Amino acid sequence: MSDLLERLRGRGWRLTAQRRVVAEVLDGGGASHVHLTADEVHARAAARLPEISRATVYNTLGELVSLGEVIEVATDGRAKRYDPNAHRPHQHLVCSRCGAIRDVHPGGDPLADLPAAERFGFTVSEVEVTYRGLCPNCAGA
Amino acid sequence: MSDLLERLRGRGWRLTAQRRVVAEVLDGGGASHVHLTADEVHARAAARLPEISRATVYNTLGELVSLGEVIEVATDGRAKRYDPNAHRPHQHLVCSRCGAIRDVHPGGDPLADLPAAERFGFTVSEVEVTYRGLCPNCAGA
DNA sequence: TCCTACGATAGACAGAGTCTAAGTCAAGAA
DNA sequence: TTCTTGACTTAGACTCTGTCTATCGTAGGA
Ligand SMILES: [Mn+2]
Ligand SMILES: [Mn+2]
Ligand SMILES: [Zn+2]
Ligand SMILES: [Zn+2]
Repeated sequence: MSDLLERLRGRGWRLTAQRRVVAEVLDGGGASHVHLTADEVHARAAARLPEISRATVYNTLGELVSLGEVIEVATDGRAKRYDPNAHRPHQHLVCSRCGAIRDVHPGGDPLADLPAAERFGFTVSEVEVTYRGLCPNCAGA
Repeated sequence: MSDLLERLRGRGWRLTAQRRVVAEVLDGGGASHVHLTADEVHARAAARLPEISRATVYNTLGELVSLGEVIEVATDGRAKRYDPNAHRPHQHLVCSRCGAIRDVHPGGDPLADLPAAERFGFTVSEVEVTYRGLCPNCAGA
């Protein structure tokens, strides 16, 4: 995602300090297993650019999602999380107790598990799989 | 439905008009592909029992979920849906445009697709699969 | 019938996200 | 370089979903 800003400029984005900071927060360090909420993104962005507003963070995140640069993940009934790891398809493993999230890469094609007879005429294009359980910390004796 | 009320009574539930109406709304007609939001449940319940409160609907739904009689489904970032089809395991197929939901029963065991090396020490106990696409109505034209 | 603990109610409150009106500024034009 | 303008940002009001609390009511047992 390091050339993210390049791609965005190529898409006609006006490059503002706010957008740059949001992109940097999401891409920070290249750690691909980051799943921040909008408010967490806002907090980190505000550390670099104190006057940035919540609305701008939401707007920018929404644009990044539309552009396919970021994936929206709703694991629980709480705040959505924003996932910069949009270029390698993956699923999520979530701790039922503490909410920790890990990227996982299951084998097989989950779409293939849904026979035509179970598709009811839908044009199925996407599958989202969430594995739930206890993380080592929460399960630990 | 009468089964449900029986089971609830057996569990020590005090049988009030409000709880009865909520249970009837969820179980209404035995159509198992009902996925109502809390507010939809409230609206239908209020048609039979006008003074029923939102809080009671939320409380009752929460109790039914705890008892395993109803499943909470969060397909989008919007309101949770309450699924009375709790006794036959299934997954969901959701229309990306209109939000229509269908129950589906994929083959294979989705848990088996997650190799041990991808479990990161988690005790994985549950998988939730959401298929997305366009329903016949939304795809046509 | 009476008692009372459990349940229902209204409405305040909270979290997450959207929207609007007004001000600001990135970037192309001259 | 300066000008211009429409895209962008902002504060804060607003919506939607859900939770909580204080008070009132009643199901069901004695
Ligand atoms: Mn991820
Ligand atoms: Mn269902
Ligand atoms: Zn945990
Ligand atoms: Zn549809």
